[in-house]
Amino acid sequence: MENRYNPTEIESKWQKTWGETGANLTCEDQTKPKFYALSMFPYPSGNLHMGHVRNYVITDVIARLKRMQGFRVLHPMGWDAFGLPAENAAIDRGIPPAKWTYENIAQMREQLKRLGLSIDWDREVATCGPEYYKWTQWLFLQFYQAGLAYQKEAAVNWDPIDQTVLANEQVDSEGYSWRSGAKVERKLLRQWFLKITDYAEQLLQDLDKLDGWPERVKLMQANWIGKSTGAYLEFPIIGKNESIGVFTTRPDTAFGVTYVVLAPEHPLTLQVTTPEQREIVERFIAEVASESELERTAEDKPKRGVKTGGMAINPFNGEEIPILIADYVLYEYGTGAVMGVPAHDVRDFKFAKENDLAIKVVILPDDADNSDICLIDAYTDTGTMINSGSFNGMNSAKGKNAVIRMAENEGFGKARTQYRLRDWLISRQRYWGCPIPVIHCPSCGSVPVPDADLPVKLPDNVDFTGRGASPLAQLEDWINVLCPSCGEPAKRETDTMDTFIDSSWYFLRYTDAKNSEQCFAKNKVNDWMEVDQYVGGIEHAILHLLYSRFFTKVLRDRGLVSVDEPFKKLLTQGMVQGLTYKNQKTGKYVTADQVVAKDGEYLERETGEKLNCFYEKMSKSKYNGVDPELVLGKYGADTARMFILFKAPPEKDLEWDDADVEGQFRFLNRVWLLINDYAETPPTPLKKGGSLSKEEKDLRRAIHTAIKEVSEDLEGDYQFNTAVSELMKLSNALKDSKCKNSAVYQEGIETLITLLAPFAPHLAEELWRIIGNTKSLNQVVWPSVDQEALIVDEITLVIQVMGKTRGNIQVPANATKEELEKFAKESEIGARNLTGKEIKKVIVVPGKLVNFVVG
RNA sequence: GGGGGUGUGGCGGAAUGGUAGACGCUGCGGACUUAAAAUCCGUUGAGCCUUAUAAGCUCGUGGGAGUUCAAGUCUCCCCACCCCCA
Repeated sequence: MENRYNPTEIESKWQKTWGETGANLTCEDQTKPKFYALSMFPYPSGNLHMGHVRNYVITDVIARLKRMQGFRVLHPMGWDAFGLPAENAAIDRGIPPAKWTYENIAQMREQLKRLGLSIDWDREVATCGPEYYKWTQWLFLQFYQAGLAYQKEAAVNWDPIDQTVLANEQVDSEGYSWRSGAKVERKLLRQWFLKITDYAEQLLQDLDKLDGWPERVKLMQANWIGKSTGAYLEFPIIGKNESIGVFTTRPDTAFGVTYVVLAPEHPLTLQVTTPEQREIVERFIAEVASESELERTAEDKPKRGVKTGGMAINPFNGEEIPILIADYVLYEYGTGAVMGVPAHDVRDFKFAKENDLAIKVVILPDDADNSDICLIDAYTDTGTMINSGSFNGMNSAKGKNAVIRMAENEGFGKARTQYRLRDWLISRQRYWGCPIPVIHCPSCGSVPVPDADLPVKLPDNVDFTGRGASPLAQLEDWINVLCPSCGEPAKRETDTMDTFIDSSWYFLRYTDAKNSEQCFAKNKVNDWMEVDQYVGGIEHAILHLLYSRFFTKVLRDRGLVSVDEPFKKLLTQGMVQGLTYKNQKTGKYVTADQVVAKDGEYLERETGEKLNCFYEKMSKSKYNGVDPELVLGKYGADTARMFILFKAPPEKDLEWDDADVEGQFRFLNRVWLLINDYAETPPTPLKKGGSLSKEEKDLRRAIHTAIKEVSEDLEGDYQFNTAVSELMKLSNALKDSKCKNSAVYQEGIETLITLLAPFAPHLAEELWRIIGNTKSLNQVVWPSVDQEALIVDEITLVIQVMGKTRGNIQVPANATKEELEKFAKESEIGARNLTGKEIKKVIVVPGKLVNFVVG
């Protein structure tokens, strides 16, 4: 055959045509229902990887399907373009961050276009563009005006050699700077926060509304918010007119408190420390200051603490208890102090044993008659309260509220709900981010930049050394401005915003991406929102998705949008994994060309050492990546799309396998040949009306079964893998068909092309034209199922004896229960298995089976 | 430690409580070819029975119990791996 399937040619042809005809632009026909299909936008690293491809192909299939189903679809794309790598490129190679970023964007945009994604590029946004970050700044000021943005001292990672602040990812797991190698210190700086804690309860409650989200993502968010109910209790300090406040979820154990622990940074620490203990306490504080939060709270580490010498009173029983400090208590968390109940808390028990503290049992297990058991290990369940004054004998579950009531009456405590969620630290001491639009004036304090002066643009005359303060802090002519309020000399804020801010509202901007007067017009944002289907990686399950929900709620309260939640349905796609080889002895990763297969084992070519062979997330350092460019060049976008969709269900990890890619290419080739054969030898004039032959009926049933199955697989759960297998079945049925001259065959060919369109759009469009159509397949409507066609005359009846399948027979589909039983009993299979046996019971499942229960 | 998830042929994966393994990959056999590639056809869970075919039988969804006429699917216990939070 001359005309071979040539994906390169076909794909570039249709991509060009679709671009010219505006096929991918957003339809604004208000008579159609809307559908907003969104992929998480990428960081423009410069190279598309397979994870991106999987993400965008999934969203594209959905967008294309919805268009065919008569929706007007918004399917945009953009760039999460601020961030550290651009700044690193500037430091390492002297390329300005903006240049580096925009070049990467240009390259990745071309790569994306080659995938045949039906993206409306007219709505492209880049968060690093002034026309975008102007509105990021404006939105920040909305938060500021609402009292949701404030400044506070907070710890940063400080590199003492380079004299610079480091991001968490610039500190290795041992706590050393990636660049200078110095041990990173914690240093307090005045920084900006967003008050997400004000929305903690709503963010938690509204998870219930998100029916279209995976349960585990909702669970992760709920855990992250971490609501706990309990009590706030105060322990008076002996000799001082002050108390130590703690939060506890176990007020029922209050009589068992034998000590309290302060965070070393707690302001009360030095106040309660006695002169004898001062030296040891100060040394401990200094030690703890150099530890990261992770190191301090690690479970496997012994809990270190020192006595301050100060004493407090347990207000419940009047006992005097020591005050300690310990590294595992964090000042930023809760009240910065905890009460110790070693008898009934695992961590307190360990801590008390290690630090020689008293253990007092106040809860007795229901099945124990003495309290000895509790001294071997902490007893954390409920039980009967003992040693608890008037509460003795009460069940500890009931005791919780009783103890809180007592504390309230006596004035040393109250019921409290606490959240694990902390306010969002958004300050970054970096250049390549959105400048915080605030001016610090000696007399007026922090003054917002007036709307008319936005955006506060990033200056471009900047030196990048990687040393010293943020590049912005070194630009005198940029920093020094006049106060917008009093007109006196003042200084700009030099911190930029966390890039998670940029990505917390981009989905709103897409609805009105070119608006230079507003961040988005109300009618447009409310027309398109909420996002009907959001697709992205599970790694964003907590932060990005939580921040976006927070933004949406704040903007709703400011009257800017009308929705409560941004994303109606969420699909979290699995990782793309590559075949990985690792030397068993050295643990080093090995490139594929260094691998020799021998006797079912894999050996390293040079050393002959054994290799482990397995699948792992694609990454440069593991030499297991597959470059999308190469795959597109060899097989084309349609094959890559089909493979990715077929290989695994979307939410599961996908193992890249070249043989399977090859298999998909073969399938598309078979479809190509099948339809070209059809086009070359058109069917003879078709008879209209009349009844269909058995072959025609069978084929028609196969066609409409395919429509039904593919439609159902794409509805709701998005089972692309089984949808593709249905396409294969239909293709196989057409190939094996005995009635290629029939109108039914023509229906089958057209249906196959139509169903293929969302998956392999270029090939489908080409085939659509080859069979004689002049209009684009984009304008064709998704086929609907003819229920008539699904009706069968005969069914396969399974015959079981005692639940074991003995065979099957063909019977008329409309047979009654009694007839089915009779057919089964009298069949050869029935006769063979039932002779000489007493039939005790017969179960008939119409359309399915007959099961004989015999004695 | 707490919470969640997963476990099915050589592999990826299918299966409203009703024929387990759809669809594909790999492997094997064959056709075409001087030969190969490509393509096409057949076959591919394990085992037993049978000279062989047809047919038939047993076992089989991590392990063990249970509910049911019938369990990959429902219940309980256990094991392994993965993820999140500590």
